[in-house]
Amino acid sequence: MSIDKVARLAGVSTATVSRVLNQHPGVKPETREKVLSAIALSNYQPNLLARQLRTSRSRMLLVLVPGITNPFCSLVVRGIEEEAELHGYHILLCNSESRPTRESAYLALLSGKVVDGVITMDAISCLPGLTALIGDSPWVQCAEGDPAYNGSSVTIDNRAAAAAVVRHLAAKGRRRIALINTDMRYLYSHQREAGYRETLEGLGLSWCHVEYVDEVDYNAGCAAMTRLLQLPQPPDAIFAVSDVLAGGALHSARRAGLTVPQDLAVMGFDGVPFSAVTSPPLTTIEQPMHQLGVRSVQLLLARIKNHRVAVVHEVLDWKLVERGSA
Amino acid sequence: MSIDKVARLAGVSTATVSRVLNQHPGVKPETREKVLSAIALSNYQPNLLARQLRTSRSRMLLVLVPGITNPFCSLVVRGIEEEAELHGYHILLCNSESRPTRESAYLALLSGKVVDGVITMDAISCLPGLTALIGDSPWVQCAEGDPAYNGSSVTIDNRAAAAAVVRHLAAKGRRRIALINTDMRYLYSHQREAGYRETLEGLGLSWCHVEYVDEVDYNAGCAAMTRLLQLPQPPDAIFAVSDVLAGGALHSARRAGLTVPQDLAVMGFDGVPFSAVTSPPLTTIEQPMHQLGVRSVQLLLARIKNHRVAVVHEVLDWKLVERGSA
DNA sequence: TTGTAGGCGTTATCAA
DNA sequence: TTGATAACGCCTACAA
Repeated sequence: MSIDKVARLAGVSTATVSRVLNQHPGVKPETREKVLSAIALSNYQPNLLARQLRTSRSRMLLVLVPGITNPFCSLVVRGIEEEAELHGYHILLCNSESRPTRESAYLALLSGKVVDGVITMDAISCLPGLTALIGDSPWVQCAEGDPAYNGSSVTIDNRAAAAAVVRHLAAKGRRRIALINTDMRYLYSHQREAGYRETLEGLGLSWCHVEYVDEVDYNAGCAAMTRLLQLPQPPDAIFAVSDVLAGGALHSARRAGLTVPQDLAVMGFDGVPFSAVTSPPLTTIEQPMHQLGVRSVQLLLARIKNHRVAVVHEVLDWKLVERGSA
Repeated sequence: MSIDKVARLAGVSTATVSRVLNQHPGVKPETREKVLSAIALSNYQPNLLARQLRTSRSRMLLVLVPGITNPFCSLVVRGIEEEAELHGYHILLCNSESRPTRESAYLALLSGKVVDGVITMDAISCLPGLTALIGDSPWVQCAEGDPAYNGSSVTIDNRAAAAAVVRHLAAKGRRRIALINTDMRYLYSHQREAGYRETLEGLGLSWCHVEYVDEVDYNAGCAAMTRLLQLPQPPDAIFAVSDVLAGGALHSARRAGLTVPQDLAVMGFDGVPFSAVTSPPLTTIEQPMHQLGVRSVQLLLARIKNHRVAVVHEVLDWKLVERGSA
């Protein structure tokens, strides 16, 4: 069912049908009706590919996510979807698993005009080829803003938030605050660690230990905690750069016979709604996940609509939320 | 950069460039080289929209998922992605949140030729309009196979698996086995409940209680368990239709002072890798999530390639995995 | 082995 | 207010 079959059926030209389809003004109500009923009659569905080709706009956004199972990511994605839907855009979600081959396969859709722009949540810094693939297509880095690249970004101030965590723990009397961090491919890892280290120093706390993990999941948190407990002088507080990691750490600590928060304070980072991930309550930095998604879309659309709009690095607020364990 | 600019640059015709692009045989190696270097030189990126329009195949698959945060879903999606990638297909993931408006928005891409087929993981039965939108486009129902519709399906035998759960619990000496089920919009809810009820009856166990939840998450499991514990005669075993629910139930039970599995046996369903969701080990039905995804894609592609291939309802094996709590 | 030209289904520019 | 018609960028008979 193409547009000219409908045109024939309605006894008008394709141009008129198109005008009705796109609600262009200047169509006599009467013919409009004719067309509309012809459409209904023929069960016509416009071919979006053709439309997109012609208008060179697909109204689709590519979203590259490192891991769909990470609740932080899925919450951001929800924000993205909602805002996109609001503007009549569709989402092409790519769960890259940080695999460059898959990412580049999806990015080909960018240069191939299948999508109008891209939002990445991955650590772009360690994927050298990809930025070339993106070129100067509309691009927003979400929750990971590296000003070295020509994508806009929306993040929180990781450094300040990490500092707040350390200060909060120190204020509770903690003296040996350990950091559980992800490997350093992410920019936020650097930033949070910087905040951690400089605040420790500023407070005159000399005990300092960073334990790295290479997966961001519950198990990794467990394992990291176990290693920390074997230190000659174990920590009396944990700051994990993700709630899932913190959950795992909590688990291990309890298994080892520690009482939380008496023996050990544990703080996370993300603000993922809690019970879905791990049962015990946990004090954490709450990132505005939904808003991260929403703003990403807004920035991206602005750039899509007007390429000459400036690249902007937006910083959203975070909140330290006390959920009763640190 | 269109194909004819490249052609001009290489001093050949567009047809030749196209042939090189698509690795068609019968191009002199020499001209092939010319074209290749012209492509490299001009930084040419084929316009996929145009190609898709011309070949009327987009190599994109739509995947409708009720909730991206559900680990069962994300694991199936991983299988889907992997198999799709293997065949050079891309995934358009729609997190419907069971919202019909969003689903229909995405399904418009089907009739609009933007995707070649669709895999649904949602309860299609309660979304009347949608099946009309799908029409007779290639369609596979994943983990939810309703033969009333013209989509192929790949599932497990929910009834038999539920029966196995009940028999397993009964064999351990449990006499008051409660079922925590989701609301009945899903076909699998019906099937699992049927298996539960008929096995109870077959075994001559008269105690029978179904507790319904309307969300499939940890909290819902907690709440359901709490309600169950208030029964005049509380259960001595729980069968939850999802691992997340079981995790929540376990949590509530422990909070209420019960020891698992001495006081209460708990069984889940799904086989979601465990630690990511909830800490205690749990006996469960393991669904072949990855395989569910893989087979869905295979069935779908078969149908895309040849529309006259029969609709098939495939049933995969499940496994009862004992993880030490029931 | 290569080139010419028509068409995929739209939208948009002109004329009428 | 409407209708021809030329693109959009590609693939593919068919012809050379």
